[in-house]
Amino acid sequence: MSRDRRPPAASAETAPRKRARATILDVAARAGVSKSLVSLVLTGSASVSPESRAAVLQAVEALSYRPNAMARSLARRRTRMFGVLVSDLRNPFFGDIVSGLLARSTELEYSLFFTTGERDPAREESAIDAMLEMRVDALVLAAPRVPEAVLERVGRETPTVVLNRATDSGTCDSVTNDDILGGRIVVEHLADLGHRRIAHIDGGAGAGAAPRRAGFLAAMKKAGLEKEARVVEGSYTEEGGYQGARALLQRGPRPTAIFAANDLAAIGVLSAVEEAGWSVPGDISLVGYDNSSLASLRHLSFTSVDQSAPEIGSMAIDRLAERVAEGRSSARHETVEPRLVVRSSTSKRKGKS
Amino acid sequence: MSRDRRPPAASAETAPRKRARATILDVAARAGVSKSLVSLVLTGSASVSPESRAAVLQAVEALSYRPNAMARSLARRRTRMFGVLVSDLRNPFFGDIVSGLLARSTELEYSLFFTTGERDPAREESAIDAMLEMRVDALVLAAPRVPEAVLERVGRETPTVVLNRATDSGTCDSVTNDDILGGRIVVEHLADLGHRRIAHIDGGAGAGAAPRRAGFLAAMKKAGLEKEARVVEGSYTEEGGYQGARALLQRGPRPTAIFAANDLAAIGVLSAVEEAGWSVPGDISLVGYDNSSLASLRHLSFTSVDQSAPEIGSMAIDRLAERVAEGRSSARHETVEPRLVVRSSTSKRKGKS
DNA sequence: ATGAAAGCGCTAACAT
DNA sequence: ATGTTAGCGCTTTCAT
Repeated sequence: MSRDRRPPAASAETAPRKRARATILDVAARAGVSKSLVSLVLTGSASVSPESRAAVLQAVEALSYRPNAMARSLARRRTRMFGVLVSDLRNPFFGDIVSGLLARSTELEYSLFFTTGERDPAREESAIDAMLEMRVDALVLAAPRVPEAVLERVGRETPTVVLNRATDSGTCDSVTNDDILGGRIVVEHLADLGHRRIAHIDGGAGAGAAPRRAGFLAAMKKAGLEKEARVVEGSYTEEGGYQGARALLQRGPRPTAIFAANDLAAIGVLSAVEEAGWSVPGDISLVGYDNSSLASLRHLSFTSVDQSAPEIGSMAIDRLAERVAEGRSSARHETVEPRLVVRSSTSKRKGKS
Repeated sequence: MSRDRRPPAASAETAPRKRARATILDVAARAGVSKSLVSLVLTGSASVSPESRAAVLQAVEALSYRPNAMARSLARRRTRMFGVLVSDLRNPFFGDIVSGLLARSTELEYSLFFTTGERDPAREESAIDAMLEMRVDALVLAAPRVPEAVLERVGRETPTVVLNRATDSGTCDSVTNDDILGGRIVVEHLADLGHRRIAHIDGGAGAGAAPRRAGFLAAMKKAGLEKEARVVEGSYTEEGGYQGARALLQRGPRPTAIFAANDLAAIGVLSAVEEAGWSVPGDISLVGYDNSSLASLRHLSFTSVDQSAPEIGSMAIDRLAERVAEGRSSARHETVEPRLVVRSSTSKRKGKS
């Protein structure tokens, strides 16, 4: 396939197992200079003669030298790495956050390493510890499940920004979607369409569920629909939405619109509604949250609140870069404005108008 | 919220910016022993007196000492870390692979660090380089998009296993789903249900698309359905499935069953089929691939081929652990058996039977 | 412009 | 059981 130039026998003789890697000393020797000079070339110092530079680069190439990041970081006492803990790799929403993180960190020339505790607090904590031992310059915790006390401790050790989890931490920064506003714009949209009996299937104890619910209720009140509002408990899962909707449709007056905790839950709602013999949006309008890739699938295509995940990611990197550079020590808690993406699951209320 | 015990003024005085971290020397001093003794305690050596051990642990606690992984790895010349490149963080399928990787690596006491190039070959390559500079002990590349030559080079530098990408690399191991078999079991299932005009919307140039298609065709031939087989080009996206199905339904005899390249494509097929006025599985049976969380959504619920992703992940770790421990140098290419998960998108062929 | 030398924080013989 | 002594591979003054 590829023309391989390894001498057939020699290779097995010369480098049977672990051919030792070239170090900066090997490069220096081959280029006939000192190792400091090599270091200068590699870090792009100006005061190096073109000849020396060429010789060094030549040697680097010949030995396929690869700098040892650990040694470098040890000497520099900076890794130029940020560690990122992602609570749930399976949720497409985090993919969007990661995009924002990567885009901004690339611009700032930081590299990112990801870990996950797979939604388990204990494993999340050890993942965080591992990153701290690696001496990452700063930490991003995306919707972490660890206790507040852990956040507090971690924030004291290294610059840390928490994403999509409400925290009044004195040591960590935070960037979250404005869930209260999110709940509000959903109500406004539905009210504009003439809906009055609007129900919310909430996210239970999930991150952001409480403010989302509060925003919903406040907006209903403001619209004079206080008495029409109904909230049932759910969760950020398909099952949660499904069960919530069933509960909703079984007793009490049927709502003409449902606001689900997130997109996954919205899909569950969809099933329950259709199972009950109603149609979306004909009988019931439906709104999700996250505007994940699910919401835009042709076959589903429902209205959803976009959290501006990439923006959350890039803001997070900015906060950390600030802390690293300026050493700011007071915590900053920021919020990003969500916006509604209207699709085909919401329509004007039918019936007596 | 949390009762904060920081002395109001002192903190700003004593530790304004970067309070230097305690090192092993600080611990040694405080415990009144040598640093080697501290090292012995920390690595859990047997030959340490209980008193010394207690004193050291005490000092560690008091100074909230955290070992420096870079220094340790530098000295040990081993990081006990594997690097993982995930091509696409948004595809739920990779979440399943990651679970397998984590479970097995935890057992073997390796830690994992993840990176992604977000489907961009150039960025993937630099992500790989970054991990190599970190001197990870080995590398997992999940469905990488980089050229073969890069795999070959990387495999020469460090133990590497490639996942879900066919490669005859002489330097990297690989673990892939048996796509040929996957294509076959789909045909067998559909043929059992009485289907004859079966179409496949393939994954274009995507990983595994070619063998999947080959398996499909071979099985059709074996079932004597060679002339009934139809293959149209698609891709591993909703759009690919949608366009493929439209093409399929516009010209030629309508198939009674469609095998989509993957789950996302299957969802696209679903839309196209319904748009054309047909129903699934009433008129057309549908099968996807990956058995991702999408396939099991109540509202979709379609038959799909399960790749056993967690098993792929755990096998990958085993291959690497072997290489690291035994220094095996010949490449091993393995395959995992997929299995069909039947849901409600496939049923007996209707009509003249 | 280049080199010598002193670390960075830790481990690992080798002594004792 | 514990301490001494070299490094690991690199950066960074400080000389020259």
